Amino acid sequence: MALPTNIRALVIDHDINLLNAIEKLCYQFNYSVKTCSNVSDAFNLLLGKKDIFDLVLIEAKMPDMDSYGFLLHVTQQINIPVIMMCADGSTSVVMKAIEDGACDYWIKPLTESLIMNMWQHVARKLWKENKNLELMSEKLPLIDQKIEEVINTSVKKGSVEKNNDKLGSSTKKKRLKWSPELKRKFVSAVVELNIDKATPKKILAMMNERGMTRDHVASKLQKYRNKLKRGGETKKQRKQNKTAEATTESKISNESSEFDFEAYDASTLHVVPMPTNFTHQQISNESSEFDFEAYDASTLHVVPMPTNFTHQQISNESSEFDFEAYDASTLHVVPNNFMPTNFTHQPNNFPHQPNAVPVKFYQTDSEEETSSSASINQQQNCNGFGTNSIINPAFINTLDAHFPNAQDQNVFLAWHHPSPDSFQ
DNA sequence: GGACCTATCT
DNA sequence: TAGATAGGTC
Repeated sequence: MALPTNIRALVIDHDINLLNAIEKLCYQFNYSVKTCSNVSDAFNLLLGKKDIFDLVLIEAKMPDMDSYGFLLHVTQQINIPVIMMCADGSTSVVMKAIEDGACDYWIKPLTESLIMNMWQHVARKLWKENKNLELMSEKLPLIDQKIEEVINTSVKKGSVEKNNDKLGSSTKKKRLKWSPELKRKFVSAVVELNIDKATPKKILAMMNERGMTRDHVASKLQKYRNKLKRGGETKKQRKQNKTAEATTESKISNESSEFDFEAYDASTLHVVPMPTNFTHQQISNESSEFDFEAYDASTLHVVPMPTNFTHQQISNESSEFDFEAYDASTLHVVPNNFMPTNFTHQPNNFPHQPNAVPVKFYQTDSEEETSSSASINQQQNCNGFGTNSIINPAFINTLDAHFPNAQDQNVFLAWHHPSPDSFQ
């Protein structure tokens, strides 16, 4: 006999919605499942075939045929465990089902845990018969793994909302909470696959996250792609930016940017909208000709900062991405609180560096002292800047001229890590 | 019928 | 807003 790889269930109910819900859950728990909306179809399925199902789940009150007659036939003739289910939980009804051979009686609305533990009836039967040990050994590890997954996701990690949905009354799926760790794994997978080749199924496989489904990943991927298209900006941010542009003198540019990240054209020192294909950026260690590097959103690979982009700014609103950085060696997202010191571009309201002092960014081609509020020495204290940094006084002057209140407004600022005595 | 994508809902 | 869901296409 060929050994099946998991529990095969036959589910019979006139309620199509319930059938669909049970079917989904069965897939989730690695059960193979066949559904029937009437008893006669189920009968035909079973006729002459003894080994195609390990378990039958049937509604006690089916309109087309007597469920109890079916129960007797299946338990006595085919010897498959049968679970009866019904909204009627009166003692007499339950007793009749058990007397007629049902291995269990489920009172509707059903719960996920009932479906999850369905395997136990199969296991009990096999143990009772003390045979098919190979079959058991093959089924049980799979089931155990699935159950562990459910427990891990719904209880241990709290990443899945409490299981309180009742089948038969509501078929709503539980809502998945994307924890920072899940997000990190998601982005890592996307990065590894490349954004243009990353599909929900592949991402799901790479994440190997217990309790997570393709639908979850697909939904997340859609949001993630939308975010990349917008350059990481939220609606609120866009609205705020537009308001700010309209009301303040420090207009960033004529062409109002729809991006979180803005850049300067080095030749004109004018702000230009950041191309959509640049998302996260970081200061390179030293390998690059440029101080700045960016991520190409299409590949999520680090690319040298184009020469005409001298620096960028991250919006001052928190977003999913504002508080994340990429480890340049692995391209993995680094949790906020582990933000490496060589990431200088961070949101203006970055909360994990209470002592950080905002300083202006600038770039130059001489090593002269400048009139800027930050000296070369101070600049060296800015992570990512070194003695080789290029300083362009014209740029600073431009900044000062155009943005006299820059520091107040926290625009065009980076974070200077604490060395307070070196910073006036 | 599954995988994927987009639009829409909650 | 984040996540779920519906519906269309391949």
